[in-house]
Amino acid sequence: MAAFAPPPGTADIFPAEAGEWRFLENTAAKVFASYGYGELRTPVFEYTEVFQRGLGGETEVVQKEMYTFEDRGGRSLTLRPEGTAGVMRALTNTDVANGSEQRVFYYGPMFRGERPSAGRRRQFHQIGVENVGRCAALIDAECIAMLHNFLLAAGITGATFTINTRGVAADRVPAEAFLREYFSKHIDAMCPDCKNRLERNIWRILDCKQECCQPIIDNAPSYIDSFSDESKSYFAEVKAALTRLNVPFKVSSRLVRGLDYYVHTVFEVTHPAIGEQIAIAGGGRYELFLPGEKKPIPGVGFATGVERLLMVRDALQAPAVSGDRCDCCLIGLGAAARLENLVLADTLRKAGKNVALELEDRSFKAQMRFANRSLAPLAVIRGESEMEKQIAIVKNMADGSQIEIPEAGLTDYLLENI
RNA sequence: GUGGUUGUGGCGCAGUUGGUUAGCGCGUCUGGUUGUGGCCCAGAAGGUCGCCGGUUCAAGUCCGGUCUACCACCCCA
Repeated sequence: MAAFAPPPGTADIFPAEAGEWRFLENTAAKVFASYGYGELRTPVFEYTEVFQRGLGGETEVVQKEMYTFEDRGGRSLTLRPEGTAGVMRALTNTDVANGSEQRVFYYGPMFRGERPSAGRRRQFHQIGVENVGRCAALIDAECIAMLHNFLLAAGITGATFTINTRGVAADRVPAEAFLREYFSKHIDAMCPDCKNRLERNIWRILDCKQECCQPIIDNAPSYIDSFSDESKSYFAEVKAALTRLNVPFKVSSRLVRGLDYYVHTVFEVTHPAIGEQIAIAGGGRYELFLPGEKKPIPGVGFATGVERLLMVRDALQAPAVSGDRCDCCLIGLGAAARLENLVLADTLRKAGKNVALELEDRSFKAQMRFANRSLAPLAVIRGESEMEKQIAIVKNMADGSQIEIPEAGLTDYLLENI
């Protein structure tokens, strides 16, 4: 049993559950299409440098969570830990660098060598979008509104949207100095992680969850005041547009996010049903460096965690997605009847009907049980005597009534009645 | 990666201070109805008690290790 379990942090998704997954994919594709987004499928592995340069060598993800290996040609490849870098790599093959706009979404597995826990897998799945090639506050707002609409369409109500601005790269140098000056004065009272962050990545202090650090962070002066006027008005425009679009949001200067490529707008979505520490979606505006490109490429996008969305749907007791129901179940006694049933099933299936039938030699009772479990409204019964008389019995499984149908008209009868 | 909890047929569980053939419910299969499902009844199949080692006359029960899963942290979707 243990020997046949999937590797740590991975899971088999069985049919009963996979219907929910498909529902989310289909919903996403439909909503995103209404905003002009088309699907882009990229490889699940890329050259390692795509992520190293794209995400920034300092990020935790790049430093210790990537599944990196060497292929037979000695190339260093990495299983994608997120979707944006690969999408951007693919889009460099378009004229996006010349200012054309690309709107794409993607869906698929991502890989991170983390310790599994609630809502965290080593292979997990994201549905994400990227709007690439343009930089405008209204695009950011549209993107966030699209996420909002997707969640509603996916049956997820009551999500909390938190937004913030990271300014532009030039804003961050003075802001970092500003923060460093403040936190250095209080660092003795802060947690060991924050002592580290003071040197390594001062922004991460802002989302520290340790008790002892809270009052100090809360009282920190607003670094956003030190941002350029341009950054501040960009952010103001995003907020105004979201308000007009009726997307409820709150602003938190403590939202910084972990990937280095973000600029301007960043956002995260959580849901009270599963707790604030698990983000169901996150994203923002970015400038991404890619191998072979001199200039960073601008874009805005987000990713949602499928497993996490399902956790929320579960917690909300969202109505189950109806599976593909069986239209008709064929019951056959004897080799000749079974073969005829297989042929009939083939015809019905080509006509788009869902048909269940037992092809092994099993007892009548067993086949009736099977028909019952299949939830098919109709059962077609053929045994030796029916074969001889060239008829079939069609049984209504709900009330138990049954009628005889001549074999010649059976297919038409079924096509009309199921 | 660090910490806590965990592990018994497909699923959910019981198993008393170590004691002899490891049980129960659900599910599956077969039969009760030589060809009529759901309800009921009877029977059957299915387990090296996660794995390795140790203590003991004796280990599912105790000890050590290991792996897995769950949860928290780091971080992120």
